[in-house]
Amino acid sequence: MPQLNSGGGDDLGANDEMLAFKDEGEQEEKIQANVFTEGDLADLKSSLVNESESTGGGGGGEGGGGGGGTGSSSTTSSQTSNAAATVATTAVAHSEAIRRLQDPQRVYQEKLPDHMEDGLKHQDPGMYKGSSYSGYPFLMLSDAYLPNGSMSPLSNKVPVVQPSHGVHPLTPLIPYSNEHFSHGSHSPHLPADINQKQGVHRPSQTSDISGFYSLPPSGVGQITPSMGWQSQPVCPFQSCGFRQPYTSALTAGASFSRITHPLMLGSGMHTTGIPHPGITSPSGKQEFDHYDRSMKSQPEPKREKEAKKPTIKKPLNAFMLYMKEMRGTVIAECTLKESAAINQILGRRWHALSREEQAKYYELARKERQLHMQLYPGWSARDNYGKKKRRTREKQQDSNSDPASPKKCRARFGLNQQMDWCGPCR
DNA sequence: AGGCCTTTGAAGCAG
DNA sequence: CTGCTTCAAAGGCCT
Repeated sequence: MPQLNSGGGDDLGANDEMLAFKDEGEQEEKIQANVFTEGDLADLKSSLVNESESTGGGGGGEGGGGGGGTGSSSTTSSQTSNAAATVATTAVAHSEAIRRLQDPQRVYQEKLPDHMEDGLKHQDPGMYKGSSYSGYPFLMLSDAYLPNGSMSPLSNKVPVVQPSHGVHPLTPLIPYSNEHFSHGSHSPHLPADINQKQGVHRPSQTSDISGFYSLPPSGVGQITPSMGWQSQPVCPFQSCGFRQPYTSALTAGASFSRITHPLMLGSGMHTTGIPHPGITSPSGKQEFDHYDRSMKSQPEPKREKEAKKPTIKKPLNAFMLYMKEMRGTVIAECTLKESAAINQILGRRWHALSREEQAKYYELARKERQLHMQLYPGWSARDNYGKKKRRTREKQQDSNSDPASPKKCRARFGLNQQMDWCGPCR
């Protein structure tokens, strides 16, 4: 993948990742060869997946990289086929983003009045909505996207993977933005069933906007969950119904080019006043509820606020970004809700992705890490060690000793509680 | 209420 | 350097 050839100027740790990706890709080829031949995977769910993928892809049809009739990787093809249309439909938004991008100062000037007036005035709603990562400054990405989709020579030398299937190249926007649409009820332009019609069903993710998109009572806190950005037309394509036009990140990046360490702002607030998605309460729960209360002018006692030190979460890796984006699609296609089962499907799809498709997520993940490093220079993954109570190793071994327990079987295949065993596990 | 399950990848740590 | 462990997201399930 030519655009991944970051060896040149990227000094922010691309090399090791590229190696990893290369290895991954090599493995992937092998996996792709047999991913669809695994008899164990020819269970009910996988057949369901294959079915849904082959029919729901919106013109897909290449059948999963040589997977033949049983291929389940039409995700790639559908995504790819969606790309052109997505580009077309988001062209307006892109041009707007670019325009703003070229004049960040004006954007900044425009923005505040926009919010203060009302939320419906957002011709560029993605500016905030998009992302929980609005908190991210997007420092080096702003000029990465040109009208022709090519890289700007000034774009920090980071090879940006093109959004070939309508995915925002800087995923923060996507994975964190999709949840916005779960608040369909808030959006006058987004009928509650639109997601389902488009094959994207996001049940009960309403609370999730919280963490990643929670907006502060200050700064741009004027943006309420019902504000205009949620009225942004949803991408009409099945696999990206929740995606946002590039505008959000780009403009955000263009507008907020200064970083203040969020910790200096108290409780995870970025300079923009937007809490970083990775910042959560000590409880581990992302604090949308908390924030929501604040939005309702019911501030918590200061003591309590002070007592809650923000937890900076790890940046998402490539697969996590992919999961966040595709979860809704899988849920819709497979009518599954259990994350364990969904994640298994997503894991398989991940391996079925082409190198190019995966490369996009690796690239996005790399950017995430870069931003995370810039935002939290002193942060270490070790900081969060022990904050989650995880099963003991001993326990894990026990479970491994019984890989086909009914419980695991149910989780794996999303079976009902009544079904103790499924075929492949029997 | 909170841990488990399940996935992949990144990071930290011990040897 | 290698291998192991933990965490990141998600939401139903389970204790």
